[in-house]
Amino acid sequence: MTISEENYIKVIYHLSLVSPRGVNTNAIAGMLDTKASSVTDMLKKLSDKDLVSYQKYHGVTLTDKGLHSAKMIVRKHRLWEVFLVDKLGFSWDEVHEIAEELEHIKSEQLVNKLDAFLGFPIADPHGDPIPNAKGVIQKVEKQLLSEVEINVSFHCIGVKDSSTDFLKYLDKQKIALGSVVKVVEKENFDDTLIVEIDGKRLTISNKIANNLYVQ
Amino acid sequence: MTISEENYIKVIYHLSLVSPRGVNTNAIAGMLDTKASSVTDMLKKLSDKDLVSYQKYHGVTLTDKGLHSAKMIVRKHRLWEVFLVDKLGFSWDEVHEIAEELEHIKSEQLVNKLDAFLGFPIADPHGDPIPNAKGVIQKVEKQLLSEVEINVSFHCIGVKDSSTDFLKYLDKQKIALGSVVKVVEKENFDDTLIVEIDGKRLTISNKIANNLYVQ
DNA sequence: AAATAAATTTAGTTATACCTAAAATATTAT
DNA sequence: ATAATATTTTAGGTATAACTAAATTTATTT
Repeated sequence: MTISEENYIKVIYHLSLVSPRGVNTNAIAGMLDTKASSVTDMLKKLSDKDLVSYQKYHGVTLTDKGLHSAKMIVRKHRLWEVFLVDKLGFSWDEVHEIAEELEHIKSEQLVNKLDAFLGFPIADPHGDPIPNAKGVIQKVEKQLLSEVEINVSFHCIGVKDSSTDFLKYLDKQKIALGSVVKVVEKENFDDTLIVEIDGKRLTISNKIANNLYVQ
Repeated sequence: MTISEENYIKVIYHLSLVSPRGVNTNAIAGMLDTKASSVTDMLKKLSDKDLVSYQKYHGVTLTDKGLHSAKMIVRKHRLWEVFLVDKLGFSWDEVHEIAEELEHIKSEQLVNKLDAFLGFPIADPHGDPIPNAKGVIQKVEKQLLSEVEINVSFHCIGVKDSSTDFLKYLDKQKIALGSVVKVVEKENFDDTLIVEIDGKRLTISNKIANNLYVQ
């Protein structure tokens, strides 16, 4: 697989999680910042390689082979993110772009040795699960902070939207994976929350609470 | 720079060390397993980008800009090799191919953080020097085992030819970087050596001794 | 059910990095 | 010095992965 093919497979995988009945050409084009016609070209190629099943005008789904490839790419991406944060000291808003390159390094031996070196982590720095060598993904029990009961303590385990702005906001507020969070008060008018994070009181908007996963 | 351009720059750099007056088109083609005509195409492109100075029919040399780029690629290659051996437990004959891919990962921050994580090594697992962030290469004092005085102890610090066969031979004989070597006897007829390596006696051919650097 | 709009595909073009075959230049041998 | 040989470049062509513009198919209105 070329890097380009891998990027398509990865995007189709992520979009499949939202629309499992078939992924649109335009949706793929949007994610890859390319044109619909380019996507059509590539879908034919991926179909010829039996990585996707493609019906003209009706979108694509991954084949078993394609699904496995996708999981291996996601596995690599997330393991490298763990490496960058845990071993090299990057912050979690800096690692995505670099992992986008590292995920295309081919050696299977490398991935598995990296996995062992990192202690077989089950989630990346954003809290997203890491498929194991066979492609099995451990489900992580999680709730959005906006939905949890009041006055109960939770651990921060991930983010929903991992945009740079949001991650930088979390950094600024010293909210990290593992932080202990408790909702102290909920404002019914605009759903603003008053929370205690690692002991400190903080007022956060509903939009923020709706992007933070806790356990 | 594309990956292909980087590979050309790297090869021109290595060939420059042997023929500093100008590198031949055919020599480059040989190293990259491509055709002379393809090399000519690329030399024009690299010349347009001011990475090489190229005169038709008379080969190329790197410009200052090209030389710096080359050193940064070599730096990345060798740092990743150290990572693969020291941190992930690869043996020194397995790492070259993987480092060929890793050397093209772009982030400068990544390289420098990796360098720090590895403790600013000055040589890779084959004993080749690692350029620092500014491109400065520390000269390593070294002699070939075939040329050293008899009954004096040395440390094995590198190899000249790093072909897989040779590295595997060294592995088999338990010769590694850091091994203590002493030439006990020299056969004048065929230059076969009887050596002591980490205390054990071993007979090695002149060809082997001619590929091992000691200090 | 036809008309309009949106999404998708086809057809034809471009740039990269490679190729072969032929032409041009440089080197070596006589 | 010229002929023979080796090296390098030019010219023209291929596959990949993108593009634009036009045509086709599907979905939505009226």
